[in-house]
Amino acid sequence: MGAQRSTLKELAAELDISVATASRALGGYEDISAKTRARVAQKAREIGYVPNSAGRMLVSGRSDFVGLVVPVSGPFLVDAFLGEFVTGMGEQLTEYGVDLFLATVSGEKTELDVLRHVVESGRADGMIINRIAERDERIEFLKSRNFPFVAHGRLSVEDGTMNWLDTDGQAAFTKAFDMLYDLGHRRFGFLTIDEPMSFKHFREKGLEAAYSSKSDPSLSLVKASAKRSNEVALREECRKLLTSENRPTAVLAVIDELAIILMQEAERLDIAIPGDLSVIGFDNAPATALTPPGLSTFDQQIRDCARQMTDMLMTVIRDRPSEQLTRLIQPVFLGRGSHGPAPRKRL
Amino acid sequence: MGAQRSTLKELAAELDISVATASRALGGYEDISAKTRARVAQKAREIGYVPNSAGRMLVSGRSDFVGLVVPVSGPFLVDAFLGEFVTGMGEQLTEYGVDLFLATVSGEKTELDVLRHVVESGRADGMIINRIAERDERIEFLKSRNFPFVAHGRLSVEDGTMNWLDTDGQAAFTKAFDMLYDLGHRRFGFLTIDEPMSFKHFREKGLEAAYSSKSDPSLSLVKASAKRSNEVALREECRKLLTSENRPTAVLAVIDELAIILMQEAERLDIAIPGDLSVIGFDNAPATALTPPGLSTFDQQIRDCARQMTDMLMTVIRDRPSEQLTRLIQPVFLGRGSHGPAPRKRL
DNA sequence: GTAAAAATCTAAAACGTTTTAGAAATTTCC
DNA sequence: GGAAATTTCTAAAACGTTTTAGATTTTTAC
Repeated sequence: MGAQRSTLKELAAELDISVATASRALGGYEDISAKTRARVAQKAREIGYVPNSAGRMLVSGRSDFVGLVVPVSGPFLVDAFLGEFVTGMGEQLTEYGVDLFLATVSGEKTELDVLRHVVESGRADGMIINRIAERDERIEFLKSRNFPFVAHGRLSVEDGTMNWLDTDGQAAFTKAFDMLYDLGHRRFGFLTIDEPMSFKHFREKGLEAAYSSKSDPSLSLVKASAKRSNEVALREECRKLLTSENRPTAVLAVIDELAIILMQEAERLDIAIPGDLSVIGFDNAPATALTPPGLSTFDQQIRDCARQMTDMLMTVIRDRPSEQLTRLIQPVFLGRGSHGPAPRKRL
Repeated sequence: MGAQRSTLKELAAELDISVATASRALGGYEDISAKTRARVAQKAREIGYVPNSAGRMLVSGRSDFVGLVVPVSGPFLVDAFLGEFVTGMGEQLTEYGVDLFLATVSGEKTELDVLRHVVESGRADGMIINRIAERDERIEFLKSRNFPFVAHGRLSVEDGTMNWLDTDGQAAFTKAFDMLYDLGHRRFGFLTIDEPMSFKHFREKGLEAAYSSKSDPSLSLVKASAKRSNEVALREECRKLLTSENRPTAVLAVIDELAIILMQEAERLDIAIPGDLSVIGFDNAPATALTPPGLSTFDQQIRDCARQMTDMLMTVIRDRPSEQLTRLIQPVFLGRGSHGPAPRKRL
């Protein structure tokens, strides 16, 4: 290893005191005189003493790491928000003097294998999990182990026992629908994915709530969906939507990725955005600003969410609160160029 | 904490053997009979025994973590390749049974503070550092502590004592220049940053080597640069380049970011790409594919680099090789729409 | 059947820390 | 000046593992 690291024993020996005294002095305990505390602190600085984390961990039972399990990723797809997320977590974790254990899923391992490792190795005191599925085995597992965690996203059926932070996709989609309605749109499309992620549930719910609240006979809503992982099918669905009789003049996409594919297909079909078609997405993915004319979408405020989740997690770890912790974050609408007034004349 | 974790002592007690035997059995030592080894393994599985990592760490002196210090990031800028990089590292680390300690820089802390923490806490056995500067204090520090590390990038002046993996920007820029030359371009521009990063040195060197190798009197090369962090200045430089007398017909940008700004400014000035101007960048940043007509660039193969660096790092940690480890990776050219034949007539 | 060799197991120490229970030193009180 | 109270310090145990040096058991060789 590097230069020999100094130990508490050495530090104590230098000052001719016991290790217990040295330990308690550094711990700031009142039963060590202020003078001794100062001497110890001084000497510690002098010899560059840093407590060995293994020794500390062994006796305290804590690791002072928290885990983040990076969502499964195929050979090409990596979560676009990972950077933002870990930055937010990192920022907040420094406040607590806790480090980040980043566990990735790869090879033969399933996400649950990785989770199990983090929990069972004792190398983390708690963790954050992302991308909650409608029925999520990770949650069952963590609960069964009574392992502190906070979920980014909640279950479609709230069970009141899980700590979560979620973006209010429901409110956002209600808002988006109303906005488009006010712009004169009456024929709506909704583009979603087939995967059982819980967020799509809420977003659809928000849209439907807004839709049903209007009693307008001219109103229509058509849904299209495909597997997110199946780009061919997604494009096909988009084309179908865009070439259908009475095709929608406004489409809401459950995630930006779908909105962008729709915009690309619209361009191929010579459908002008926002002239002939308005599109609104969700996520503020990096590509949204760059795809002309710029996708109107909702920003998830990922970094801030990550910070808040970190606070929640540390509370769970340290205080073991008996009540459930939850937070609903309002996403911020970013009006770019992809939405506008409904086309005047019948297409 | 979660369910009480079982210890080696318990495991041994269950089988009525000593902890030493249990430990050595699980370690696969030959001086424990095959029969006993099997019994121990069986029982371990049965009671879900997982070695406590603190105990192990304390006695072995290893943490079985490696660190990655995430490059400094302002409030908006996060390394676009972080996701790819950690995915690659994670994939390879599972091969070694080692975990990833992700250390981020934030708040008051400097990058060196973070490095110091990772090294001195003993919470990592080695680390990878990114974005090497021309003179990099992190390297001095790690060397002075004799702490195992591999750098992503090398120093402009090779000193033969540091382990590194780098993308061969020099070869790439020579290749790019030659390609454009063969397409008829004679008036070249080079767009670079003022920050003292080592990669820009090599890329410029590659360009200059190619440039000087031609003895063509009509050849010209003009350079422009600004601080990467100063977008206003960057745009200004681009405009100057594009509106100069005898402006270049081909511009090489040291990083995609600059190329994209150039393309945006070109569009404003009604300079057609690739008709009037060819642009080639470097990095294959996410935005490159989306900025029409698509930026021709070099892909760094980040994930694969990360994997290779992980292998190198593990070698350094475990074998402490006396010779320097180095690897030069050839980036892959991605011809998209931003480059083409030189315009025929004088502009 | 016994001595030597080989195979198998184990007690104890070590890693570096924190905490507990109590010892030693100092101060206070009358 | 001595007992009591308070302040200050410390020895020892504990956390869970691996390794070392050696003990015990089994096998081999004659």
